[in-house]
Amino acid sequence: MIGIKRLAEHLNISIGTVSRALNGRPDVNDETRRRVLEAAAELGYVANQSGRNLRQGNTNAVGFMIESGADTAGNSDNFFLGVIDGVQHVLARHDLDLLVLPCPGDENPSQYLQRMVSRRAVDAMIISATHRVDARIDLLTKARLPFIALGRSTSGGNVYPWIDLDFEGVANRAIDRLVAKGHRRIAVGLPSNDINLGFIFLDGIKGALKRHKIRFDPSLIIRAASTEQGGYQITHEVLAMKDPPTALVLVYELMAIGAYRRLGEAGMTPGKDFAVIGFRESPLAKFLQPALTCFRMSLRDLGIGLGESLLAVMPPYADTYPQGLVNKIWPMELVPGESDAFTRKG
Amino acid sequence: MIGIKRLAEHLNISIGTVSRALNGRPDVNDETRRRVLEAAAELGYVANQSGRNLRQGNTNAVGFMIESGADTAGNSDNFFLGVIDGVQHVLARHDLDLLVLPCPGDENPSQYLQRMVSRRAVDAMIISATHRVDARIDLLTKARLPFIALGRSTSGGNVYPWIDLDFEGVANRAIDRLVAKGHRRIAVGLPSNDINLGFIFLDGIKGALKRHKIRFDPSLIIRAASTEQGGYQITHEVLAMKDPPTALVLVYELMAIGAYRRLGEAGMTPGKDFAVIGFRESPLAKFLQPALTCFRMSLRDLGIGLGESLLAVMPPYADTYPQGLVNKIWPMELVPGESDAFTRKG
DNA sequence: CGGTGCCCCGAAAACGTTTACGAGTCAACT
DNA sequence: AGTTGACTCGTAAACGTTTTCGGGGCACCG
Repeated sequence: MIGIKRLAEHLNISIGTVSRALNGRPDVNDETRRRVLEAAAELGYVANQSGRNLRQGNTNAVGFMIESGADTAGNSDNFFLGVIDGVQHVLARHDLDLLVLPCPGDENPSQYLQRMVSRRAVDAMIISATHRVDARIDLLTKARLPFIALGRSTSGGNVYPWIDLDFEGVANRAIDRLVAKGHRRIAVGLPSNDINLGFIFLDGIKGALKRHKIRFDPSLIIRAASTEQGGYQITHEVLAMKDPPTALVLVYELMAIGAYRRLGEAGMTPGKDFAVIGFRESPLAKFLQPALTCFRMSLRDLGIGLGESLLAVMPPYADTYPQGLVNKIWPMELVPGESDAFTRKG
Repeated sequence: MIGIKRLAEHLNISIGTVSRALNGRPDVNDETRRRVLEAAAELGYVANQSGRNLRQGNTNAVGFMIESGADTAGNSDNFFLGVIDGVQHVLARHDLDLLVLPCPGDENPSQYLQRMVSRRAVDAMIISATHRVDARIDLLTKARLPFIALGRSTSGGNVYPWIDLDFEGVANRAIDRLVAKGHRRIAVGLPSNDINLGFIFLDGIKGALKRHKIRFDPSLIIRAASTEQGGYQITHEVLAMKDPPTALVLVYELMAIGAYRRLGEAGMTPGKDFAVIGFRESPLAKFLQPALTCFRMSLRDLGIGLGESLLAVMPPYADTYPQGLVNKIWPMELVPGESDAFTRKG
């Protein structure tokens, strides 16, 4: 309620001096600064963000765009909450606030982003769930707004700042593991939309198969919604094949839950009659019986990485953060379970 | 990049007229308005939010505070994403944007909220996961910021605007169902923190037991984290009792997953040797085997209700929304499953 | 005693927008 | 013809802050 004006006249000081005192400028007497800070705390003064934004043209806030259409998430626990926690941990060091901008399910993501960007409500953006071609990347580069993407894309000539999970590594280790156990026909469950991780993951699979000199069979690639339902459906299709595979690799842990369910209905046990490897370890995946073989990472650390990489491309902070963080493949650690214990006799 | 000034001189018109034309004021010629809108679209003009905020003292945005410390969520799917979708649907009708404000796990929620409020970054707030005594409610009323809470609280004299789930109804129907099947010793799993829904749910349980003339046994009330792990632990304690109950009611669906797991380890089957009733139906709960008896609601509708009730207490919109929505118990629909099919011989 | 430099502060402009006020035009009515 | 009113628009103030500029002290040095 109280502004810098009232604070100034309460102290019999000009507003300029008050502003300088509050912002830690050097050219103000120590005693004066002490009085100002004391009075500010006493009267509960806090700077009006709009006035500050208008004057200095920035907002001290960064946006994190997510999509509130829940289906696209595909994560069993609150993936974003974990990541956000890490991002905030970094931003807090510089008094930057994080605003989550949820794109409504019925709105075009690029248009929504455009609106948010042109409103100048944030100094930088984090976008996630990048698609194979993603207009948001061109939009942000054109607007010259610092940003970082969680996920690669073919847009922007792949020269924009991003961090992405190690889908190739996961695909390779999953295939290696299955091949070592004698599997040759391995199905892969991918998301049905054009989110880029599906393509990257598939490339990783193809590379691994070629390395093992196994012919790639496109009919073993099955796409479905990145949900339990999707995993159920994928498994259903797999089991109905004339020449069914003996193993299944899934790119979302939610899919694994559906897969377990469908296998159970068929009287099969994961890791006994059929091998399943999931993607990300999550509290829920941990409760699958038998334990799901999957891959682990720290959501919070990922958030910290995102935050630091973002700061590295924001002019006011760029010098304190190494530029090397701007592009990064985020490693994931294998968590061996029982779901792929099945050794194919062959 | 382009401001109203440039737009005005490009049209040889005063900036006042441009502003009036853009804001739909009546005192501007139709032809002039057409030209302004056309030029604005062509040059990609969009109002600087900071300038507008500063002038008219509001932000055309409402905040939704959540806690990014993931543990408190207790929901298996992305609960908030569903609710947010509904809220946005309502707000969009009035050109209001929604900002999600995630309180960092290591920061005091009230202090965080205080910061956000005094920055005047939002015109109104939605808070969730209210605690039994919740300083945020007093804070918001004192700041005279319109708000609505998802959840009741004893703070604020219970005269603040809220919407809350029908925990009493759920508790009563759960107990009714179990008693009708002959159960007399019924355990209840509650969250271990002081989130208010735990207390309300417990009151509902007590009332229902009294109605059935069953003595309330405090040792059957078990508190744990609102996670799968918590449900596992609760079930573990229940099974270890000297005089174990025959049924368990849980206030989070995530707990049910842990309960199933622990029962399985004990060689027991839900709905056969032991009755389990969960709380909210979710995509994941649907995949439990046997089907979990739980309660259903539409997250999106809840969000719509929240949004409308919020608008009802925001001065600029209060007239278009009925005041009756301001306090509301949100109904939930019973979804019968097999997890409580077990009829106790008694 | 004049010049120089430093420390601290006040005055005022500027950010982009909205809006109160008044003025100009023109038609219509008395 | 004078008055009224409707319609349209330009002028300028205001929102709260930051920041540039310059000036008044004061000490120090020549």
